[in-house]
Amino acid sequence: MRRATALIDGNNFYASCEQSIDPSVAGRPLVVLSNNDGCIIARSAEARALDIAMGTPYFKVHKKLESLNVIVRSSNYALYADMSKRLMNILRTSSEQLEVYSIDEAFALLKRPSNGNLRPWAHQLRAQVYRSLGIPIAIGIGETKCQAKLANHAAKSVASLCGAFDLSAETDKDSWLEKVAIEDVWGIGQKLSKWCRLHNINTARQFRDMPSGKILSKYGIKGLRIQRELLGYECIPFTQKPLPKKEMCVSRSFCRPIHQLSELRQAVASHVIRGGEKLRQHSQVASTLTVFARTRELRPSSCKQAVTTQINPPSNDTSVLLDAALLLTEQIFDPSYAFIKAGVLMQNLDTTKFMQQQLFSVPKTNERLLSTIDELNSQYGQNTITWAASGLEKPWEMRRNRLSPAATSRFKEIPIAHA
DNA sequence: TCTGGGGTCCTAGGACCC
DNA sequence: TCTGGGGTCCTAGGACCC
Repeated sequence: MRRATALIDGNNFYASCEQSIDPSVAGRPLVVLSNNDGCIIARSAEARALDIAMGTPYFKVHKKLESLNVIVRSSNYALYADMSKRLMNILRTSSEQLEVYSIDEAFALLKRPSNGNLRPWAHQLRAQVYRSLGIPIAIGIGETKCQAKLANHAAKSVASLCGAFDLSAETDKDSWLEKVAIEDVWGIGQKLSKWCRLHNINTARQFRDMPSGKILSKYGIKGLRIQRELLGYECIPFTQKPLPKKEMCVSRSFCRPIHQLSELRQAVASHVIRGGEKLRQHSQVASTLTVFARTRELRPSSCKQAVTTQINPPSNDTSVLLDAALLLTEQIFDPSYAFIKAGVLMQNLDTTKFMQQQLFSVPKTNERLLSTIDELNSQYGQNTITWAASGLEKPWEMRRNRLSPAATSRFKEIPIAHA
């Protein structure tokens, strides 16, 4: 039995989520902004048609959007994460194995039916997801992940394919690869695609057929893998269970520059609290903690932009992490500068299962307290219960002026339908 | 007069992804 | 006035070891 790899993703995922929970904006041009309402990170199909570019700073196009009657939303990660969970659950039941690759996409391992035709499966799955979540998806099928990515690209950009495309079933693969610009090949970014263009390599097919030695010397093993994958040899393995993380980071820009230590402490504390939560979710502990902060003005190199400390024994206990982080915050603060962003970085992560036990010290971690806090927050929404160090008002917190309700994950915010 | 070869580990920085 | 946030992998170079 031949196997196939599919790449399935949500079309304009964030924008589609917003349209799915609010019928009044369905079918209308809509954009979603990044954190702090900074720039455009998702556009509905209708907004794309209006030629609104991805990544544009909001303040630059805000007038234009208004005049074009475009709906604008702040990013609502509580909503997107919940929709993602639902999407992945459906995909899991429709594939042999599933690798969740990002919030809106997953690779699926499939058995090819005896007649080789996976199209009915793909169209049935698209219909099912749309019926359940109101979100359109695209499905690309190939022999390797790279091929599945390319097929997915075609499924989205060629209207007659209706959102699903099986590259392996094509007799003339070359003509499809020829249509894919080098910039659109998975793993080839700005730098490499520029180099390729300079060497007259303009399409996926040309990249696949170029001398591998040239790729190896320019881009190393990573480039070679892409080429082999395009040829149909699996080089990027399918991994069902994500490897444990090596580091985690929580950082945010402020809605306005900060001048006071008390505010910087609150911000760092908020990030540490979220960081601890993430560590516990993944059953990991950190042994290195870094606090970093960016100032509006450039600081001389003698000023520290980041300070690091060791957590010994490694921990995911918020109280332990907070103690360490707040000390570091004092070291990084300087009243003569305005701070515009702060964050915490947790590194040298370890799985709690393999944690070294301390011989002489009694562990301070109060696991029951922490898991109760986590449970309450997961059930009633983030920060239902938290540490006072993060502050109550948080006047520095990022802008989210156009936030939609947490319609699928908070009882209070469930949409109400009027008859 | 002359100064090896091979290895590991760590870190910083680059490139890429979503 | 105003331009996001969170990751991974790879490579090169330095420090160190025998």
